[in-house]
Amino acid sequence: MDILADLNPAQREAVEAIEGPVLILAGPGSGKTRVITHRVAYLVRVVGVNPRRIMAVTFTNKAAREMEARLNRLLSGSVKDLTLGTFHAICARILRRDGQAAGIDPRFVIYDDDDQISVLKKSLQEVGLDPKQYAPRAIQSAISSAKSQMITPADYLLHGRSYFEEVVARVYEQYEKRLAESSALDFDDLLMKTVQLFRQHPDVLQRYQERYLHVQVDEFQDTNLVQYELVKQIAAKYRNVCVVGDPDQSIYSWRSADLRNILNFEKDYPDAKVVLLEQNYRSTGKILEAASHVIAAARHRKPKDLWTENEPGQPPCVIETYTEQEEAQFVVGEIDRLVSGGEVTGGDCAVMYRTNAQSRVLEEAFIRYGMPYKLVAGTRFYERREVKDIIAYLRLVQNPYDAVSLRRVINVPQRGIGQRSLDELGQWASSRGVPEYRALQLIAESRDSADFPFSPRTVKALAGFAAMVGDLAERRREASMLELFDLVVERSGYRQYLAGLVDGEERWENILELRGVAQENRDLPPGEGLTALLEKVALVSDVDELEEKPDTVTLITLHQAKGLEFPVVFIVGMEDGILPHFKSIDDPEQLEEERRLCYVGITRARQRVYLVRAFRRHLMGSSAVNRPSRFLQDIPRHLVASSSVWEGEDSWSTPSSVEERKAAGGVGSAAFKPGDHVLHEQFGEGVVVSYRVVKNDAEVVVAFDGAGVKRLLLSFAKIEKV
DNA sequence: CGAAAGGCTCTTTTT
DNA sequence: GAGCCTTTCG
Repeated sequence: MDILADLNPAQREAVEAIEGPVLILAGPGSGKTRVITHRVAYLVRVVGVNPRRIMAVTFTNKAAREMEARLNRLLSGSVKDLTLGTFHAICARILRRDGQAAGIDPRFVIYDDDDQISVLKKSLQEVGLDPKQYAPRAIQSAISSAKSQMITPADYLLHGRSYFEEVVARVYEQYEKRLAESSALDFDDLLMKTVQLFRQHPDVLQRYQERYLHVQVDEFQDTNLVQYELVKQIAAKYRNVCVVGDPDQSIYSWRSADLRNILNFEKDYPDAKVVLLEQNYRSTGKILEAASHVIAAARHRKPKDLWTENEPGQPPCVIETYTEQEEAQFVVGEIDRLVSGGEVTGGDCAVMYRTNAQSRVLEEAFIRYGMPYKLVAGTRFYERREVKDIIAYLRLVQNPYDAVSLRRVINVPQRGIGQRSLDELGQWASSRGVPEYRALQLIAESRDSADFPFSPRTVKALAGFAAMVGDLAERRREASMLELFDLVVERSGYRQYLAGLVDGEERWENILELRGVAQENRDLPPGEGLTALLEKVALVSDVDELEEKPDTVTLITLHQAKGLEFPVVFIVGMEDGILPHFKSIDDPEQLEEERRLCYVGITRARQRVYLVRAFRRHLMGSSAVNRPSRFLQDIPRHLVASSSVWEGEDSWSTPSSVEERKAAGGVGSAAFKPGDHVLHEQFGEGVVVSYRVVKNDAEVVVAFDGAGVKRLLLSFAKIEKV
């Protein structure tokens, strides 16, 4: 099989450019996944590179799995030696192996968001601040952003400007202490500590540099500075680094993704070869055109011309409904119509939304209709209480110093250790400067209960818990994964505890399901299986769990939809305040990101797109009237089929508020309608794309025959109707 | 100490 | 509207 066959010239160029730095700018649907897998296959099969010497970073575990599957087909052989996975997973592996040099306990546990919050709350108290006054979430995000730029607490203290930043600096420092004490790393640590390890230990770095002859990174537009640094470090020796991305699809800046990475790439690697993939194989012509208009209206953007040989297809549909219930009803009804027309199956359809909260009404409609669906964030299996509890026990077995897990399960099932005792324990431990687990051990070892601020009964309970954890941790080294699992469930008393609960049976099922996941690691040596299980559990994402079911409609956030494609896509909540989200509307940068998000959504579609909005919608209890999304107005009218489900007539792009009607009146006869032909003294002839009232003026977007699409203010622009 | 009830806040996106 | 926290009572 010829690896280069069925690739277009640009794709082929991207695959064959194996020497030196390469930047592939790949528009949506341009065969990016093909290119990156074929590139690896080419390296192995044609160039003869040992898979061991290739690192391929993907954005999700799912993408990694898919790539592995494709490679298996292309190479009809083992690609096991390839380093393939997300940044986080790859870094966890590196730290587990080599982190000790930088003082990292190889038995570290990974703290997720919730764990972080609980450490932060505690840290806030410890530095004498009130968690109610300083939102732990805000501090978490500040710390995460700091870590993404490799800013340490000490740096932060130096550079802190505002009072809030000073607060963050103090909490950050304490937070780091607590993490260290628990032998825990948060998500950002996985990346940052790896970079630090490499900086402090050139010998370790060198081993990785020697090994990785080729480094490849997907979704490069969504990498942050640490990730960039990491790639730079590892690829420094051979400089065979290939990054693939699309600035127009950058939607994770809130997670510290930094578009400068793409821009700096050409600066850091002046000899970089740049390949543009502009032919779209995914969407029909009209969908692509509509999407292009949405993104073309972005303010800061390198223009890029996407084109396709696909059929023009059906125009995107813009639909208005009265409420979000009707919106959901429309979606379900329309899917039903398409499916019974034999055109598509339910599995071909996806419903995308800006916020998770929007999924509920949709779910209700699907349930009422009896139409099967899957909610991507809905499984959230690892977030169920009982599952988290057992994981907490397992984490303690891995690492008894994990204070968050200790606190979580010390009294589940109840052991008579209440809040008061826990507070005392915390204080006693920190007064002695020891981790809480160590404190428990000391309490257990001591004969004289008068040394502690606890009742004899509490002392007994605490000591009992410490003994149990200690015993289980002892077994880690020799017991198999499943033995360990069963031991935990028994010894903790969790099984009996569930047996006594009304919904105990259902929860027990979940434990068994978790046991099934653990079973996948049963062939690993003792200890390693547990480590692998915990790592997997910590680093899965919701999309990773997305499975293909032929008749089930996918309900998914726009963010999660990145990288996926569906024949039929519904984007709901096309309203100002939802998409773009109201939190982003005032900040031009964030607004641009919302636009890109919209673009990502539309470009997921192969055959059909529906852009749906509700006139009235419940938000936080009360009901609000929202205007149509401003992004709708960037799509030329002639490209869409629009209809209003609730009035029989569409009011799209007509001014809706009183002020606007007034303003529109003020502009008077100069008003333009989409579709009007106009003449501009400089740009020549064109067609009005949209007309929108802004403050005391109006903004007209015109597609000129020669000069392209321009955005003009009516008061300045010299245009007239022809 | 634990369960139940009431009151509070805040709502974006997630590896 | 929900989840989280606090309060209250047993």
